Amino acid sequence: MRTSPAPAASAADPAAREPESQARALRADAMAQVRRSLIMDAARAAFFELGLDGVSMREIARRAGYTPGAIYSYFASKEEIYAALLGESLERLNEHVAAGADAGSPNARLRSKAGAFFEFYRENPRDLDLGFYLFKGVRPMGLTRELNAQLDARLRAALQPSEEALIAHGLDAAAAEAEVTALFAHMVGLLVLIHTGRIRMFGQQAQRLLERYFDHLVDRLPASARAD
Amino acid sequence: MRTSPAPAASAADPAAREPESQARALRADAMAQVRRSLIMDAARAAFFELGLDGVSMREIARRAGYTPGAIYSYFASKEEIYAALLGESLERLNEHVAAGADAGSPNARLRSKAGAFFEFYRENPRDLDLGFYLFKGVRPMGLTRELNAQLDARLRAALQPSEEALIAHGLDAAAAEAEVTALFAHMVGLLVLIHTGRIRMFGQQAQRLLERYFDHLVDRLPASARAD
Amino acid sequence: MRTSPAPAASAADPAAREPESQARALRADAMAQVRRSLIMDAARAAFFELGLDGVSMREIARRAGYTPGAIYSYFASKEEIYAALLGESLERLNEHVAAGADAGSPNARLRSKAGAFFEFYRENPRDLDLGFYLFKGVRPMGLTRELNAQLDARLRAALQPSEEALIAHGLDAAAAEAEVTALFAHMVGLLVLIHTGRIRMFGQQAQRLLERYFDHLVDRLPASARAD
Amino acid sequence: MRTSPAPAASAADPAAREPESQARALRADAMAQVRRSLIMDAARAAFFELGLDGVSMREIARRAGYTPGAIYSYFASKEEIYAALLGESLERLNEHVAAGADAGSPNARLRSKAGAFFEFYRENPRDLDLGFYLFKGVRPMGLTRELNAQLDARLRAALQPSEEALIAHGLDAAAAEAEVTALFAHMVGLLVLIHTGRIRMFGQQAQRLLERYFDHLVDRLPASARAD
DNA sequence: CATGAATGAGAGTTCATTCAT
DNA sequence: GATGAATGAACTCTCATTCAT
Repeated sequence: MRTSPAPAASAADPAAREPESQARALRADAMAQVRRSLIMDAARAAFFELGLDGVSMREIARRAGYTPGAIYSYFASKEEIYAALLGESLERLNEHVAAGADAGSPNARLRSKAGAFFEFYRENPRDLDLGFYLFKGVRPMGLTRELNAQLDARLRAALQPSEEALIAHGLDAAAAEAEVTALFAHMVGLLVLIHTGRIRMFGQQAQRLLERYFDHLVDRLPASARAD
Repeated sequence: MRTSPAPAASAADPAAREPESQARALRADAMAQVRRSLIMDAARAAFFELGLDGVSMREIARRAGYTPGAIYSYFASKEEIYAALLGESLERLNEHVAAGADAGSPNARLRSKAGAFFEFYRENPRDLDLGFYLFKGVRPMGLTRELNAQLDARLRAALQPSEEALIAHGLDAAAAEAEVTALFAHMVGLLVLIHTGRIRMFGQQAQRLLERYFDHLVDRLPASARAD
Repeated sequence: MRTSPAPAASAADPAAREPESQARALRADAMAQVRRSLIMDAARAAFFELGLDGVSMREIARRAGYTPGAIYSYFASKEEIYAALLGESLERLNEHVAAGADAGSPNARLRSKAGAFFEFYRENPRDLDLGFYLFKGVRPMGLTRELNAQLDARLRAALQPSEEALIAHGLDAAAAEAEVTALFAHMVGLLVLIHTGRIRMFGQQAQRLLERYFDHLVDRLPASARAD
Repeated sequence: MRTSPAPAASAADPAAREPESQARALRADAMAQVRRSLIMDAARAAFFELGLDGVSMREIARRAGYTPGAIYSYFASKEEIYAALLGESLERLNEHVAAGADAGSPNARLRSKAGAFFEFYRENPRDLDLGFYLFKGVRPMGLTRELNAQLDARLRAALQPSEEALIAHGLDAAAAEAEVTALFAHMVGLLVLIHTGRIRMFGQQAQRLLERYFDHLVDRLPASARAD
């Protein structure tokens, strides 16, 4: 996650240094990490309260107990803060998915794991905004390539359990990949409808629609595994 | 145009005004409409190039060959321009859907109509942005209630042919409503994945995924109508 | 009152013209006067509702059923409209004073005439604003000298009855002049305190203070006339 | 100054901070105060030259040698600048009143203290404008309630010596309150006449009128104290 | 590391006024 | 005389960012 001005290991010679100054550097690094976290806490709170557009560096700094300039010791730009927030959001997503019931039939596991994914974003619209914001435009240069790959990986990881459940259901790798992508798309679509208030337009409930999707999905899975 | 609320009726003559001045008024109105369109063209171009956040009234005015203040003779606010753009975008969407093959089996019609919907937004990502922007955020007051309802209606209209195809397929009204909502959600999800570049992540192609969705959908429709 | 572009008698040769065109010109002039009045009605209404700062030419034009540009056929500037409004306000003031009880002792007349003056501005704070606005700053060139003298005269006229009552009381011209000036100042001061809400600050009521002022004033008038 | 709400206490050390950083903070605060003053100087100068309506943030910034945005580090809004100017104006008023002769009979004291009040505003018309502007209009929310009360108090304070002189003259509290209000009103009225150029209209001099007012006032005070 | 100060660009919007038609 | 269109300058205020200290 840690991106630019944040000192990971001060760049050079990792080991060979006087142990004394090494210890000092480590402690400094640790403290920097802590402070970085505090800023992110402030940013997250501000963002959850005010939305992406409502947040300003001033506001983040204020909440973190810093002056605006100080933030730039930890993050190179506002976008970088957002990127960090997204990374952390994906972490929470993965934790939520991991907390979903593991045992049971592949069918049950699919529902619990994908359901957890869905639930996370249903309950935390701001996290969805964050994802959209950064995964898409990001004006000037966008995220660095590596960071982008990292975020991709975390997102994929959150869908991994669902994919595995599909494989356990008897699908081969390629079919499971296609199916999980479709599932992902379906959930994203439902989430967007929820958060833009457009689901009401159809007089439907997102949760029921998702259940129906699961039902149909399972219906077309190999018969052998369907007996759950 | 939007300045004096009524022509003040000059002096008296209640009904039969001189046809001359009537014609002049009509021509003036028409020209105002044209200018409004030119501003919208400028706004659309600016928006397609710079994205919603990148557009400023100044930029729109510049492109339209106006001073900033002049724009306000045609649109009361930036949001109103966006609303007009969205309205017009939905019109194009409806036209595109209408242009989709009408004849054939309900199955074929479903694919052509829903396919046209999908295609429109696949080919015009900015229109999708526009829809999201206005359908969601629209700060405190945003659009008037009527306008909002109008936009809703235009969106629904674009899905109407798909819904009718489902009914022709043998679904009752309620089932068709649920099914079209699910379809809409699925398409929205796929579109978001496309435009955020996340579909690649799964090594899938949106078009194929949509086809699959159609296949599965048709599989679960009443048998009687499936013989297409 | 009539100031700049308003055509009083079209500038030149008043009499010697073909009687036909003369009649036409007179009618045109009369209509212009009427329209001028309609605009002033609109301006007054707008100004009473929105205050001096809240009024715009657009608003006046809108209420008058005109486009902004049309106003400039009748008034050379916004300030000129204000000047006209003030002139007319002073006219209403004089009427109100004239309507005050005429008969009775000099003492009673003083109270009724000066009281009417006070009442007018107490009940119509906007007229007071108008007076202050124009009698003072008036940015660029201010009113023309003649107009200013005219307004002065109308204001003096509204105080004339009070001055006459003082003379009837036995004061000589110079003393009456001084006394009426003091009275005027006192009333203006009270009015300002009322309208800025500062009279409350002292827990006093303006009306009672004015009565007191009258009482003390009469106390120091020549004994011979005091027996009222 | 107005940026971070609290120094965030760096890390721990609850009470005894390093005196060094404390000193630095103090100096910074002092310098901020100085800069605030410089901005107020610029604002006052601009306002005295151009009048309240003629002043813009840009103009103030320009005169203070700042960019417009910088001003907002010191004042949250234009109104806040005005409020500060008024506060400071009232301070000068009080100083001027305080500088008026203190000793002597109640009569002499009344004349010197109220005279100082009058003189201040006679010599500084813009301060009168300032008072009118803020004490009245102050659009929707305007000043906070406390600030308003504060300004009220400062104004009252400037009249306090006059009120005390009246009490020393033998008036009871209620009578003194009424009398000082009337005096205040009278002075305000005279000041308005002076500054709108309307005193000339009557061929009178404000100073003489005020003297006369004092004479009459003293005439009606309790006899016991009149022997001065 | 953090501050405090400031920049500079820009945001949306308003308005009196002008002028060809 | 009136319109409709447009100008141009101004407005207050916000923000991410920079940088000397």
